[in-house]
Amino acid sequence: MAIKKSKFDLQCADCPIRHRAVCSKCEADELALLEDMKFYRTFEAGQTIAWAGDDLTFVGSVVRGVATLGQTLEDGRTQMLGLLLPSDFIGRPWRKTSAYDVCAITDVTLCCFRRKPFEDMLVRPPHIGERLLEMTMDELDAAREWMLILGRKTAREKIASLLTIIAHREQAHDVPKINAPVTIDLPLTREAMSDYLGLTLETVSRQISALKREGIILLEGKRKVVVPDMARLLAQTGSDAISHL
Amino acid sequence: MAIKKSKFDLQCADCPIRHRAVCSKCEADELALLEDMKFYRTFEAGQTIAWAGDDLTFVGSVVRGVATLGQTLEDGRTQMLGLLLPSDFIGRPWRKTSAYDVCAITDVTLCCFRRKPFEDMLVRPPHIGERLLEMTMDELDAAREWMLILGRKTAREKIASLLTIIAHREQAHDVPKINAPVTIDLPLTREAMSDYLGLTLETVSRQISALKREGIILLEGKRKVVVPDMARLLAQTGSDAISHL
DNA sequence: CGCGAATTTGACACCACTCAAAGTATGTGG
DNA sequence: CCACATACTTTGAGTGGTGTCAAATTCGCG
Repeated sequence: MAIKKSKFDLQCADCPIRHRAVCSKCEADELALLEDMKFYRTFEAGQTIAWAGDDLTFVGSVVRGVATLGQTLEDGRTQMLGLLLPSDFIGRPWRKTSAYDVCAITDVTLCCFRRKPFEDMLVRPPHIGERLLEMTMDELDAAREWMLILGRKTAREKIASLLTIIAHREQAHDVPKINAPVTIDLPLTREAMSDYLGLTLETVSRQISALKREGIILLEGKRKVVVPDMARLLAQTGSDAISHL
Repeated sequence: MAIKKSKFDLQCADCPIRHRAVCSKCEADELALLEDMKFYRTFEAGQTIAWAGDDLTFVGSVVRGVATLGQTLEDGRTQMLGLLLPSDFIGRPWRKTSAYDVCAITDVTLCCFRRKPFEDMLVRPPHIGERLLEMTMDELDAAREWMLILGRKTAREKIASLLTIIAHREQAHDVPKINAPVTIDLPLTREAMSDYLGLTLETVSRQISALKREGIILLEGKRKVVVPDMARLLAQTGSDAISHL
């Protein structure tokens, strides 16, 4: 029995999203744990729930209302990356900050869980599920980064972003020297790149030629790219930084 | 001790992706279970591992090589939706068919798990993790559907796709009559729609006006859309069907 | 060396963007 | 209740970026 109740308090059993939200498969014992760690928060239409990069001290479910997940390029172009309807989940376990702008577009009520106890519920064996969850969330972040590229970037920015992403994936375990020349081994044909970026292969070819003409990249054969100055390439991506660096 | 070994057999302890793949957090007992249900398969460069809609009798990890995840529109336009590198996971628990085209772009070795025993490892309590995994995978599917829209569809197709998606989300629990008139309550402004679809708000407005002129939709106020014949709207989406119907 | 595939380059068209202005709701204060 | 302000939407005119179609060139490999 709760000692104090705010006007938004609600027993899980009476919750309108009980059968669809993250708690929908929980049995009585788990539900009791959640009941203890939960609290409600409300936001007015138009309010920002979190900016990208902000600390997000909770995770939780949308109980009522609609919110959006979005990201903004340095010059102000924005792309919506998700629509959060009742029962959808907000936040990511084990990550302290929000990767996205979260905005309430109608009045919104959230059922929030304090991060730490919620995470503790996830780390019990079998660990395979825990790891699969983590990997799926990484995939989701990658897909959303990709959405921003597909929706809002120019052909040149798309090419620069792709080169940057591949460069950093290859160099993941090397010393991260941003001022040293970098060699990128392209595993993709021009056509595969065009498929990746939502362009035609001719446009891909033209943009690569243009970057070469301007000395931002050098080609060694068709499948190797040398970047003499990674900062100059980064300046062509349209983003201040690539998120998963 | 395994009774028979193929040339691809490998002890988990010696596996090159042991520390990054889905099994990376497993302890000895879980690893022993996986060892029992796993088998290796190889694919040559260029081979298709699965077409969208095919039965996929396993889930598993990429051990070696690079594969792509993609989808194709009815007229042949394609969009890549994911790049699968060593340690990445293929397939989705509890789903029998592949939602995407999976292609090997280099020679690929997969460590496959039989679906059923793998799923059984995921369904133990706490169920909150299980449900969160399921929801995250739904989000990932939605993000990838969105990627196809952003990367390869025209403005008109984007609008038609958005209306279709919202219509079916709203009617999720109603009778799925495809021939009856449908009313869609748009929760989004023109600007929000443009953010969603990677368009400008002017283009959104023009396309909606065009669809109205042609009688494919009717407007009731600015925020309500009536679709007299859903089949005609579907014909404008560029897809044979919207996947999550 | 010679073939086929991949890539580059060119010319042109068109879709979607930009800038601008007019029209339409919605709500506020007099 | 009306006048006005504000936000949203629609429409127009003109431009530019990217797609389309076509041809030339280079690369990779037997």
